[in-house]
Amino acid sequence: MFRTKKELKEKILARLSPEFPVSPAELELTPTPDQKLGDLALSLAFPLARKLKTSPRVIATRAAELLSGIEGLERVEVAGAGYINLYLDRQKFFREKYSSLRKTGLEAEETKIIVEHTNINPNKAAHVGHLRNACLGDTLVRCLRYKGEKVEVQNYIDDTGVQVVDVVFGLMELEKKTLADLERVEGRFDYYCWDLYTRVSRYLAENQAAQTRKAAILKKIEHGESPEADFAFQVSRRILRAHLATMKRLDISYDVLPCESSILRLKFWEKAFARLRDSGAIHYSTSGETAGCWVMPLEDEPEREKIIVRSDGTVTYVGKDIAYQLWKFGLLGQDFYYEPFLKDNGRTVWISTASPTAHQVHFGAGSKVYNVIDVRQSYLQKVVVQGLKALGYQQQAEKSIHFSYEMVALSPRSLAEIKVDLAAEDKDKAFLEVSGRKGVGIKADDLLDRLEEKALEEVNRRNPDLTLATRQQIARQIAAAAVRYFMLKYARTSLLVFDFDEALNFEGETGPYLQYTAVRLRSIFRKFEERFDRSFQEFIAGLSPDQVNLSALDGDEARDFWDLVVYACGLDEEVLRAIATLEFSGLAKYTFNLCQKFNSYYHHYPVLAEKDQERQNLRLLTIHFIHEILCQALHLMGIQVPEKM
RNA sequence: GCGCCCGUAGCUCAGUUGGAUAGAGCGACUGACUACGAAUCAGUAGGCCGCAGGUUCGAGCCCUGCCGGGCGCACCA
Repeated sequence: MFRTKKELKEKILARLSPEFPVSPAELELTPTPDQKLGDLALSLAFPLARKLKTSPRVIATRAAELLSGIEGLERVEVAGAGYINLYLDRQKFFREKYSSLRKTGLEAEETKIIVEHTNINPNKAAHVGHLRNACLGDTLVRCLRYKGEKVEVQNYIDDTGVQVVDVVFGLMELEKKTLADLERVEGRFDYYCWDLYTRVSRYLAENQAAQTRKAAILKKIEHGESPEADFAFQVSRRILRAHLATMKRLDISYDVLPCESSILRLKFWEKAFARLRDSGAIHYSTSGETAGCWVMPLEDEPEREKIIVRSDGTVTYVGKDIAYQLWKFGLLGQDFYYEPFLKDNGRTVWISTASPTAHQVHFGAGSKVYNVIDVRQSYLQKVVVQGLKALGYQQQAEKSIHFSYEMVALSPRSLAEIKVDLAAEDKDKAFLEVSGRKGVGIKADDLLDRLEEKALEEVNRRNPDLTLATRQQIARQIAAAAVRYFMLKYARTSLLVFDFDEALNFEGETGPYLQYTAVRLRSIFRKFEERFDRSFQEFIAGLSPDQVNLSALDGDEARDFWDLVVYACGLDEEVLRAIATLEFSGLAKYTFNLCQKFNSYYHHYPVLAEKDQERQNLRLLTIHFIHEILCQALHLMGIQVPEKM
């Protein structure tokens, strides 16, 4: 019996290759359009027909003969113009899959993978655009870990950048606040800064003279001078805590928070610069527009050169990013120092510092790096990769993956709800891209609050007997599931136009629908225990699939059972596809379809009311099987299953 | 100007790296709660897959051109 599709492929290849010129790459096992046509199909007769100048039908017939008798296959048939359809041995297949529940047939390929995501400027509240980033990033992390990879999650904190500078400018120059005043700001600090940041952006646009002061603040923050740097530190740390709290609502966490301030103080850039200069990756420009700058020629546009160091000697964003990417691969020959920032479920989240600490922890030095950043940064990400190549790190360049995704925009209806003043040029657009600077955006916590509120109403109505704390807990889980599924259901390359009505929906293709399916399943387990007065887990543990005879099922049930089981067994493949394509909408859709199939199944086939013992056992085994797989799929998407809902 | 992305049912979107009859959800219309939970299920209607060529046994998917929309191409980050 083969354990995985890969094993089956190998067996097929072994049978066919003596007679037919087939390569492993050409051999594709696809699902059939209908169960009547078998479980898996090979279409290799068509390309072979061209090569061998024979009819596909003749090739398929001979191939089917060669394939007969493979263990685990019941029969092989030729259909249509030349499809080879494989029928699995259902009893053996189910037995094999059931006994290997919770064991994936997948294996790690890297020594350590770094996934960087979230990366919100610590100067304002998180919004829906950031949620898309964090949900995609966290799901990637979960999929990689499911596959068996060792993953380190990094959340880069630009605590000395211009966005923080803007807020510091606002606090010092517009609000005239002291550091002590800052402590006394009431309410949500990230919300306060959200409004302030918008005001500052507008003010700076209208008062060019203020740029001088802003530039001075930037310099002081970069050099760690008081009190500006203290303001920046206060603001960024407080907002960072707010961001982490927001992400925790979605069950998203991090291993380490590398800070821009540490990179500056530890002079990561100076090291990277020396390397880039000495290797000739960048050179000093003496003529033209870039005179006085250190520049890097671009691979595909040799006539253009990207400025890495400005003529005033300061380094650009890309330059710093190259240094940071080198650190991620352990190529800088230097690490940060670290200290604990907070505890999350007993696990420490570390933050970088520039001064030595007593903690012996190390991060970075991955063999593969995923940077989750929206599509607008594609060009700059390409330049960063080119920097690695120019330094001779070909392999690392190939393993620097820009996980890009489209932006989040707001529908006109959503815009109307948040009551933001729109610029004249933005008024007539079909949608508007979220922008922290313009204050155009749905704050993540506002969205979650509204979802929780709505979920709580529903829970109150359905489960009034539960304690308030329990009902609130359930509402939180439902709200998180709604957001997470919403962020995954759309392809990453398509622009997500946020609409409240869709995001607040709990019916149909939504996170709560998935949870509901799992909750009802567990409800059957619970009812089983009440009705038969025995532990479901013990009962299941004592039930072996070997004892169960699938022929106890009649035609319709056999068909529906099989359809469900085969589909459920596609999870591993779905996860691999998600990782390979960095696309999770398929995983989301797969899980949703699994739920639909399952809801339909148990609607048709009552479990506890079934009188025939053998059939009941088989149904119990089936729903237990599906439940296990469903829970794994939900876990991959970061969706929790409430007790009741 | 150059580069990247999107265009599929009234709306929002899937479509498994070229496979058999293009699928979901929402909305609309019919039915099903004295039932292992109706946040559910069963069903009906709804399609020049932006347009035009090409590649081949086969194209929503690949190539070319065009149309429409978005985003990049800073001594900003």
